[in-house]
Amino acid sequence: MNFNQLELLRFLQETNFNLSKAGDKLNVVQSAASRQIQLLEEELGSSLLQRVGKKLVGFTPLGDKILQEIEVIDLARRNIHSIARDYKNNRNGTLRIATTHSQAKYFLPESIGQFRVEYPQINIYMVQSSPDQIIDLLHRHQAELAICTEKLDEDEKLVILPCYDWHHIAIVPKDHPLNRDHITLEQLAACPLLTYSPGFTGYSNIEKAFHEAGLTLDVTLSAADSDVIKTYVRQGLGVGIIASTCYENKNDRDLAVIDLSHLIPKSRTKIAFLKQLYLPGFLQYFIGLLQAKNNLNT
Amino acid sequence: MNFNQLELLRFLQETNFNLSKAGDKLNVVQSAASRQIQLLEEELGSSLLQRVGKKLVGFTPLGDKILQEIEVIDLARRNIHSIARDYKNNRNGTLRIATTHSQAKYFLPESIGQFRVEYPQINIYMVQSSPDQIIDLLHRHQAELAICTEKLDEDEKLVILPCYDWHHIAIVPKDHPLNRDHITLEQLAACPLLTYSPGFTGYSNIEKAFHEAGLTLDVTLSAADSDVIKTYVRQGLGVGIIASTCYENKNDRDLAVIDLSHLIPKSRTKIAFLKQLYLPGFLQYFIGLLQAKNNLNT
DNA sequence: TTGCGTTACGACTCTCGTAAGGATG
DNA sequence: CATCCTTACGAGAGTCGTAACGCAA
Repeated sequence: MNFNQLELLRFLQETNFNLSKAGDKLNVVQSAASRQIQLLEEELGSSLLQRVGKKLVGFTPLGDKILQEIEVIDLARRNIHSIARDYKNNRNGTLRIATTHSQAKYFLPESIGQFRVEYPQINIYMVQSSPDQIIDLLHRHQAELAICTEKLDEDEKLVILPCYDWHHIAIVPKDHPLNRDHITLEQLAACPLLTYSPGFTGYSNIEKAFHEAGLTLDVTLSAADSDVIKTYVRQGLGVGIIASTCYENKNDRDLAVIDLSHLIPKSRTKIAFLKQLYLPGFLQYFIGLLQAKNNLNT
Repeated sequence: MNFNQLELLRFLQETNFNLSKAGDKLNVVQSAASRQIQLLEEELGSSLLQRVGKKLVGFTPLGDKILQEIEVIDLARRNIHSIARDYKNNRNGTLRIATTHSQAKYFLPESIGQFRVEYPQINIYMVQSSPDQIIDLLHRHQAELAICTEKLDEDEKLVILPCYDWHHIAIVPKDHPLNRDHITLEQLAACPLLTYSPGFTGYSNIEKAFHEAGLTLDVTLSAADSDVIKTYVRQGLGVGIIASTCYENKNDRDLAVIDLSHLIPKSRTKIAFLKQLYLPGFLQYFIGLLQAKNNLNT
């Protein structure tokens, strides 16, 4: 048994059990991959892969169980390299942040700016994705850190830290009739609404508020990011509901802000990473920066 | 990086950083071991071992951190083999039980008898040891299961299950003046006492009972096992305090039993194993047997 | 001198890549 | 006939063991 054999199994799963592609990922040709799988199966005395004819179609139950252990090994191995790099006090490295447009554009820039002052040589990758996929990116080691509002709960393989709380606002053109204080949910529901797609940036809280008030949430236009919503609000399509953090004083002066904190429950954006992941110094520092900005009043 | 290099680090620790002996454990000569260590250090870019001259004397802080990850990898690798063996439904395998004399002789025989009926081909090793060492045996993969009364608490790497509760009894020759019902701790303390060595079989509870009553526990003779204690009680050296489970009706009829359950708190014997350890079918079965015998009334 | 770690070098094992073969849709 | 996996075989990389060396108790 060696690391490559185990990694091959991981790659097989990722490639839908295509031996050529899995081999590619390991930088070996198909035949080499084939033999390594055979050797491993021989060593363990049972087949790990379901075959239909010669084609590989999935894991056997045994293979499935073993894959779980392989993932433990894989993470530990990554950690070893990570620890070694950290101890060399190399201030270079890679920070991959899986997050949504909203966070990437409105919340993170300040923290990342501060971070670059301290660690100018770290390569930062913003991996933008939908909240569903963000968690998957962590599990698949495509990102070290996830910053996200929705879908970040009850994953026992993740550490989840609160980051900051915020509430929703409505945005309308200045001359819109809704532009005044203390509106009600009914008044809001009567307007054509523009907001986030389900699963994004506190959508579930908007839905919950409407549902509990016995109203139907009828969204005229939904989008994954606030900028798209703003654009259509400017075109007069209706009332936009976005995160308060996504309103920019300097650029959005033409839009009026209507507070909705009394209508829609606050949302909490969280930080997540794999529980067993070794956190290099720079990562701990970055997490510290994010949390320092918090306004949590639990 | 490969498994042997990582294992070598583990072996170095076990051999007090003697490269020849560590190499032996891997079945390679010293020079090969030396080179593999160098290759690993080169790959990671830092030294993992403290050297005085050429002699290895310990890990660097980096090496120490990495060793923790290596232990994760090591266990996962054992699990892979263990899972594979389990799935072949090979009813052979090895069950190593780390326990004390008391458990091995008086509690376990029945369970092991039942176990052998179901799994006649499993090799059972009883690894007898002091409670301190028993836990160490688990960590060092010298035993899968520990059965023990003392010292089994608050180890976050262990799963600890209650097994059974029992209380202490006093044993005396039939004609001993203490041989009657409802004795007090003071009466007991006035006699020469023979009981377990500190750390064995509920000793801490005996100590606690005496201490709370303001009495000094003055042990005339202490031993690690009940049989030694019985022997000296028979010679008239004094009053023996042993676990109730260690009194055998058929062999110990010459000794009178004095109940102490009102004087000394009950003791709980527990089962322990490594948290991340894969439990093959036979091991789960054996644990089930042990727990089926329980008399727990929490 | 013995014990321990490192270095040098030839032998061997293991794994790879090329290429050919067989199965499947 | 294109795709995918397996098998055969020679080339090359990697690891090992022997042996010689350096160093310290």
